[in-house]
Amino acid sequence: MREPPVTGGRSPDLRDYETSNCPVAGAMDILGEKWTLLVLRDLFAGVRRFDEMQARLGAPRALLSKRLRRLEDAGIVQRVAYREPGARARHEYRLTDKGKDLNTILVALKEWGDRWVNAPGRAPTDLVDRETGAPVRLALVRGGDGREVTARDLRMVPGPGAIPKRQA
Amino acid sequence: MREPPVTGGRSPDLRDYETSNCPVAGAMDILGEKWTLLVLRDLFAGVRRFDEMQARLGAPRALLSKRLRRLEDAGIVQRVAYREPGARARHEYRLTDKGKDLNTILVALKEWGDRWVNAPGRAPTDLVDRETGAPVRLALVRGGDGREVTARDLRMVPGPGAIPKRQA
DNA sequence: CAGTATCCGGTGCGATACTG
DNA sequence: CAGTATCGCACCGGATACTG
Repeated sequence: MREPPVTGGRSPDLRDYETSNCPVAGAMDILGEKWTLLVLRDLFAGVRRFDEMQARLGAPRALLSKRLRRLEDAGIVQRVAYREPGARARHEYRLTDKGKDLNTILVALKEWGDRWVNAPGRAPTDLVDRETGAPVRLALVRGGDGREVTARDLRMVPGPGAIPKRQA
Repeated sequence: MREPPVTGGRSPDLRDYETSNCPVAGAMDILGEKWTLLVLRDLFAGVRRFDEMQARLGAPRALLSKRLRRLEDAGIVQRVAYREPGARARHEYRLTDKGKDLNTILVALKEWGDRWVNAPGRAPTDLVDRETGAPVRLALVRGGDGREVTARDLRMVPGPGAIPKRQA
């Protein structure tokens, strides 16, 4: 039996389910190491070579090497060999589809950082529509009609993979 | 002078700007320590008391204490004292507005984790509209008309706070 | 219940230096 | 240019115990 809810408990209550298969935990398991998300930020910004990345990040080379390998093992990044005419072989790092799909995470972090960390109105980058140049932002939209909803309209409910805790 | 772009360089190139004021780095500076985002996940799920959080996370108590203090110092979480009638005083942790605004980051992590980490179609939680019950997801929308755009339509350009690198 | 304090072995990080 | 090797130190994780 749980304590009486201090604040109006939702029902069904998410706290009655396991956290072992939490997707946030799964994501952070790969992305949560130091430097990793900054590596990805740079990859999204078009940085593809080891040294340039290292110079921008200021991270220890050994660490960067380790992170890139981890991302490669996770299928987020692909090491691609190439050779410019007359130059010696090199290789670069590229985002896979799985890696490109991290875009919204980066955008969410950027937007929050812009709102709460940096000086207001001083964002170092803007997201715009490639065609029109109109600003682009992240929003919660409702399936079906694609209408935008606010965070307050949002509700989390147990999904198909929810695992109830024993002794419910 | 930079190396000739291996892949078609955008222009203006984001790599010509400083990373010192990067909002992603700013956000990760606060959120990037181990356990922190999982603590926030639990707070969003309605967990407010220390011991319950500790039990769900499995994190060392000392660590959890440290993380909560850090979040409190950052203005993301607020320690609130309360007393149930006839019980002794306690206190709980609540998200501030700054904390609630982390919602999209958590949702982005969740969605990516659901797509790439867990078994397909087995998400432990679903996001739905509180009124209609329709599924809700994160999307990139264009300012003005609020139309959804794809990641491919997206472009990052230097913003008002961009700091050019010397020797451009 | 809600922490803080202490210890201790392991891991991760950062700085530097070296190699192909 | 693209890493690997090494080394001290800080921090983490886990256990245990103590305080209010």
